[in-house]
Amino acid sequence: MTAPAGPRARYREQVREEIRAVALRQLAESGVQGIALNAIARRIGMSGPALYRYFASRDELLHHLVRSAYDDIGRAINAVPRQEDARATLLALGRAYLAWAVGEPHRYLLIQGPPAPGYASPADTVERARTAMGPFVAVFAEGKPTAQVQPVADEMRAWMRTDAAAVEWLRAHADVDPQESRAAGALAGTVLAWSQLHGTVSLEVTGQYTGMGQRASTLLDSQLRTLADAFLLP
Amino acid sequence: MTAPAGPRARYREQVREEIRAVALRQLAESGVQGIALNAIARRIGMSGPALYRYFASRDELLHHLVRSAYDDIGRAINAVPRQEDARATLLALGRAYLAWAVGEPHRYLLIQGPPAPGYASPADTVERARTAMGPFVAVFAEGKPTAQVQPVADEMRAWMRTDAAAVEWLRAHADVDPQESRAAGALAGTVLAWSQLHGTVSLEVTGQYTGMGQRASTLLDSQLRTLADAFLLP
DNA sequence: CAGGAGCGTTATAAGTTCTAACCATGGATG
DNA sequence: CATCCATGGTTAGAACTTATAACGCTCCTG
Repeated sequence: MTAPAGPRARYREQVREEIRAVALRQLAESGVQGIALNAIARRIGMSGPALYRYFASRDELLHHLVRSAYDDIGRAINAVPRQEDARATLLALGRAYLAWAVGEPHRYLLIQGPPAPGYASPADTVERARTAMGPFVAVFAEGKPTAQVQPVADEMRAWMRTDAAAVEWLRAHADVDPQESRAAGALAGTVLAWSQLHGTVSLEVTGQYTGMGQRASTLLDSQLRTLADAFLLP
Repeated sequence: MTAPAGPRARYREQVREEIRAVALRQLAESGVQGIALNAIARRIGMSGPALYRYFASRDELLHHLVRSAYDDIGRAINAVPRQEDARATLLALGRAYLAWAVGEPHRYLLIQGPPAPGYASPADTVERARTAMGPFVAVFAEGKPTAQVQPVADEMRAWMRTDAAAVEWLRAHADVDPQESRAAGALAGTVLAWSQLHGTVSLEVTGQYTGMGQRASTLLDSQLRTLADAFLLP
């Protein structure tokens, strides 16, 4: 899967990797702004247009960085071990999400919206985002939605009826019959959790909490706990 | 307040206004990318560097747009009439927030993070964001926090002790003694609501819900209702 | 061991923001 | 009222950006 053949292709992949690495360093140091082909090329030691042998355009390079960011945060989330009960697991997952974002704020910013000016999110990022959130589906499959969140669950049930991708998402992470109420609840909980996570983490990363002595982790814990209650998690 | 004096200043203000308007149109049509001084100038009918007579830099122009966006969404929120009870008011406020963002997605994106590549959010945006969220403070002042959200309220209490801005924020929108438990609760609820609003609205605006048949308003209602419960709102 | 694919180079085009130098108009002032 | 200079517009140009074109060298491949 990784190495097809030939020293040519091998070298090519090495250079691509180096470009990605340098781009990431530039991103960390100078923001998205810093991902300039000239700057990257200079830092690598070759001049300008050579990069176009490896990436068709700056946007394609950004696209790769976005994908890698999704993969990375997905890995971080999936690496969280199951706790004793679903509540604890939910908290652990949320903290892992937050920790990753705080650890690599620039990369989270790359994800969090339209990263670069004219950059249009490629379609596959949506899918990547969903697989990254997979473990949440498993957690919420262990509970049942209360009346409070029933409308959301209803929409998810409708979604499963009309879109095979929904069922696929569910089955990939939890072993439940799409007909059961737990099924719709699992998806509903995940979407709600995703939204809350994104909200607090995004405000944290963009520095909106600075000066108000508010720890994002406190907010997150509180939110996830109420969410756990809304889904009757053990 | 608006017109100081002189036809000179009058004309100047007109041109500045026209620039802002054209910039907004460009933003809507071509994204942040489209806010290029050349393009704007061309569209106005003057050539290039003339704009620098009116805005010191592109960043300053962006800064103005960000401020106006904050002011606008703040106006939209503050225009929401009080409903019969706090719960209903909270829902109405949330829907107003969502409606504004959906109506002007590009402008919301301008707010939602670091809009342009190297653009550093000016300090006053934080303050503007807070005043925009003011009505929420008033709403949550009508309830008391449950144990669920107590940790958040505790942090807010600590914040009020160390930062006069916190108390000022509270007093500007609700008539409560900072010592009361309702005080910390009001701020805690507002921050929680802000985080949730931003989360769902942001995911909606960036199109993450597309294809999953999920209406952001359903999510929002659900979240705000649970939040109302967590603060024992009538 | 040819031959050419792949890679790196420079030159160049078309953008961007922003500064500099210059000039005309017209409001403010003696 | 006549002057003056602040204000606002112009073009030129510098320092960037992304991206393409045309040109060789090298070294893998058949």
